[in-house]
Formats: sequence, structure tokens, C-alpha cells
Amino acid sequence: MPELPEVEVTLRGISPQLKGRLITGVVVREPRLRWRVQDAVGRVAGREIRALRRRGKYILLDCGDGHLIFHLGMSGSLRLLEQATPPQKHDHFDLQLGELTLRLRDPRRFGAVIWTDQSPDTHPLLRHLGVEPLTRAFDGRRLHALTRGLRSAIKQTLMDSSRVVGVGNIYANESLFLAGIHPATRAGRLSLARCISLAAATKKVLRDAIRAGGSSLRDFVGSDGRPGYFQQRYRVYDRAGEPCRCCGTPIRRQVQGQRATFYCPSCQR
DNA sequence: CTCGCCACCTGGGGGC
DNA sequence: TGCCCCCAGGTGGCGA
Repeated sequence: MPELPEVEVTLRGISPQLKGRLITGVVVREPRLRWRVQDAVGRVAGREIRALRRRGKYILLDCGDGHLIFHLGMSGSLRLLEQATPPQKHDHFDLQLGELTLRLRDPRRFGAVIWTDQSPDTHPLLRHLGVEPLTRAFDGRRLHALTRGLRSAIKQTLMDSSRVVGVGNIYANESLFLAGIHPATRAGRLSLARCISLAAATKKVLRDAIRAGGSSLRDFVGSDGRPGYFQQRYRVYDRAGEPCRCCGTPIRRQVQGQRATFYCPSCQR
């Protein structure tokens, strides 16, 4: 699923082409996404896309008197088509911009398309989002403060979007490996030094993934529709039983909060 | 507030 | 070949 890097890569892919464009039409083929696509979404034609930005894993299109908000869920992708192409299975939504089409494909329908005339940051879905990991506001000190008093595992805390946004299962595993921290460590017990290390590792993992052009989910597709993603070389994710790239110890898999966790029992303490 | 867990949905892979 | 089960992913929402 798209984690922050995939969403960021998508945003960068579509922004230059969409900015300043007039929305000329909307096609909702399947309104049953995570939330039923409201009728208001169908009436956004005639507006100009003034700006695009990302908040957590949400993509926000500023349309002047409101915002169109996209979330890619676990299997969504947005692609920009230069010419009309017949929709395929799971192509649930199109935004038409003259000859351009922005198309949402989402086999599992966990994604969302939302219209809001509020300030998007106060929208119920975005209001409680935590700090952006790639900003200066997110550092070891902040992470340390955020985790005080918490008894839950640091991996789950890192994935908790009300504290830090954008870090999903893959990059949580990778960040903890880079920082040398065992994923089950209680968040509240991490020293400041370890929080500094983890914040830096998280930034590095996310930045590297963005640089690599997104990630890795098999069905993730960039905004130009290029399926061949530079598959990233994971250090621990999905490598159960394989040797740690650092020390050779077999990578271990364990379930935390109904989610697979991968770690090196020797490098991560 | 925190925590643990369920639900939502579909395609792909493995086992038989 | 077909069938069945399990799994992946993000996150809102529930009850304790």
C-alpha cells in the first residue's frame, strides 16, 4: 500500500500537469469506496485546481471554494492519461481536465474521494493527524515527547497516524532496523538518544524511498502508469528466514497488532 | 486518554 | 484444474 513515499511520488507526478487546470468533468463509476463518494464530488466541474499538496497519506486539491481529497487506501493508484482510454476493472473514478484524465484505480476500494468546503486541515479525517515525518518539526526530541507514558510497542506507535503520519508497515519495519531498535520495545521506554536515532532513520528510509520512485507494493503504479517500479531492496520487510544484510542472522517474523513485523534479533535490541 | 481488536475488500499464492 | 483458505495493506471505530 501506498505509504507516504508512494503518495508523495504520486503527488509530484501529477502536480505540474494539474496545477492551474480547469476541471471539465467527473466520472464516478463505482461510488462504494471506503466511504460512498458523495454527490457533491460529481459537481466539482468548472473549478480550477489552484494548488496540490499532501497531508499524511491524503492528497489535497485546492479548488478555491473547497478541496477534493484523495486517499489511496491500500491498493489505490492515481494516473494521468494523455488521452481517453477505456476504463478497466477497478477504475472507479475519473477527473477530467480537458484532454487530460486523472484516473483512480483501487481494486480493494479502501481508498477515498471526498469533497469538503471546510479548511481541509479541520476536516474530521485530517484533524487528528500527527506530525509530518519529513519536516523539521519531527526530530528525536519530538518523538521522545510523543512517546512518553506509552506502553504500546514502538512499531505500532510509529504507525499511529495520530502521532506521526505516513509511516506504514513496510517503512516502520525498515526504520526500526536502521535505528537498531527491537520493534516490540515499549515506546515510553525509549531513551532520548534512541528517539534521535529513530527519527533520523525514519526520515532516511522515507527519503530514500521517495528518491527510488515510490515503493514496492506489487500493485502500486506511478502517476504515469509505469508499472515497473524500481523495486527497493528491503533490509528486513518480507525477508523472514533470510540472512540479515548486516550480520547474517536469519530475519525473524512476528505478529504485532495483527500485522507482520520483521526484524533482526541480533541487530535490533 | 490508551490499548487491543475488528471490519472493510479483492486478488494472488499455496496447499490439497 | 479447481477449490478453499490465508494473507497483504490503512485506518476508523468499537469496547474495555
